Amino acid sequence: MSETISEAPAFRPLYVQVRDTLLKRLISGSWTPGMMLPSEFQLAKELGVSQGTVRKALDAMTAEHLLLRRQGRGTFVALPEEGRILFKFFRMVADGGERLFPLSQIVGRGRSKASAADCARLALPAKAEVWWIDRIRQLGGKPVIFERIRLPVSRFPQLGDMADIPNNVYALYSEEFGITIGKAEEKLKAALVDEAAASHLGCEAGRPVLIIERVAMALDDTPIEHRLSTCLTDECHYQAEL
Amino acid sequence: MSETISEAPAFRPLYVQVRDTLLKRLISGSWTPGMMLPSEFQLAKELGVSQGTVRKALDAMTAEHLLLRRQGRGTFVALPEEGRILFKFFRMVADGGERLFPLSQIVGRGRSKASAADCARLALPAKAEVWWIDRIRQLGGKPVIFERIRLPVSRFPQLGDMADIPNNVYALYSEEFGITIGKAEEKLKAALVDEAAASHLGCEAGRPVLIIERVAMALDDTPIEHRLSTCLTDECHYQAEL
DNA sequence: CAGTGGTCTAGACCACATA
DNA sequence: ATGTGGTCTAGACCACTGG
Repeated sequence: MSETISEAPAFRPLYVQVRDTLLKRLISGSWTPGMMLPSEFQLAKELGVSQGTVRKALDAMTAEHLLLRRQGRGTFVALPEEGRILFKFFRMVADGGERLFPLSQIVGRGRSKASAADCARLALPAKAEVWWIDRIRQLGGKPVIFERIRLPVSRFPQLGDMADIPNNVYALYSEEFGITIGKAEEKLKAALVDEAAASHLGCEAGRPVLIIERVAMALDDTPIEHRLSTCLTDECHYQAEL
Repeated sequence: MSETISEAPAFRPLYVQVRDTLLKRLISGSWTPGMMLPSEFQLAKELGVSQGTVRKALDAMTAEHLLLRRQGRGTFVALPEEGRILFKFFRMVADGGERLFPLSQIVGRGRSKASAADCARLALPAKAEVWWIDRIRQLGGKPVIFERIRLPVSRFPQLGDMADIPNNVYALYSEEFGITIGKAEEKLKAALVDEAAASHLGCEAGRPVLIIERVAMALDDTPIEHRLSTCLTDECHYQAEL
């Protein structure tokens, strides 16, 4: 009879190990966005595996939008601006179907003690501090989204010194703080607009709004950003494919 | 200078052709849900390609949840009941995090002339007819969703004869009408509950609700079902990963 | 042209399920 | 023990890009 020790699965395919190795280079920043990777053959030689195995790892990472491969050119670390990748993180669309990138206007910033809920969502110790950023976003020329972003001060130490916050904050996280957002989770509810949002969006009280709560994760799955968006959906909608 | 004729890409990799061949068998119904496919080697021999090429086609279809592969057992046509596949088509989740399959109660059925909007959404000719089904769905013991489904009569000729409609309509489409839903598109808005939904959900007027409009497509991308869901989101939410 | 990724093949061996 | 899918390799050739 074999031992009844509860063993870990413990079988990790080679290409998964290769993927992890390459992912570490992205996380550590030794490969930075836009950079071209060594060719499949070079990586295979360096890691002591076959080219097919490297390819399988690269293909998996490409499917996650971490890399970008172009036949004849090479394999590149994905940029946070890369058009369709930002689709991934912005699902509000004008009813007409136009794909617009919403402009933002910062209406408030600050630093405060994280609430218990924030600590839980961002996996922070008690008494941690967070930056908060309030902004309004426009879709069809009208302000339709009011959102409040919270970021752990520990991860973004110099954020308070920055004169202004760009429209594309994920590019900011990447370029200024070396943090790449890999995925996010969103929860949607309908509610009546609250006072703060109503005043910023210039709408009357009692309007129904779409509330989107997002937690965005870094490549190593650490929660990085919490974002609460309040959206007027008269002329736009949240679009999903399944 | 070369000609400026806009040429079709025209290069179709072998594994894409294999995928198309296999997909046709699913669409035509010669392979039915739950059925085990021939092994990779048998398919390779039959189609005159290598096993690796067949594998690539099967992997692609598995990624689309059309097939299910289990090591040591075989490759199977996905069943519409297959737990996680229905995740794909049901994103409303109780706030606690419990994954529940919502019970349904039919509150009305009928046949009527399709509106112009219905014809557009379902790609039907003018004056086409549709079945409509109204039902209420429960999540935490409480009715939280009122939905109206519209289906083209031309695709579901005998639907009127059926005594009742099961909870899982996608299984019904598959088993009784040979139509497999492959994907869907959803658009979400917030609104105030209308009279019909309020009376069915037993809530007061003026409540904010999440409106989900879905168009579901068959394997060949033909639109099959239009569904308008009205959801109370006090104790549940719509969940998305990106 | 050389260098890159993309496809395809053939074969070996491993992990898993079932009988 | 057998048959399935899963991994890994090695090598050939195709398609695309840029100098």
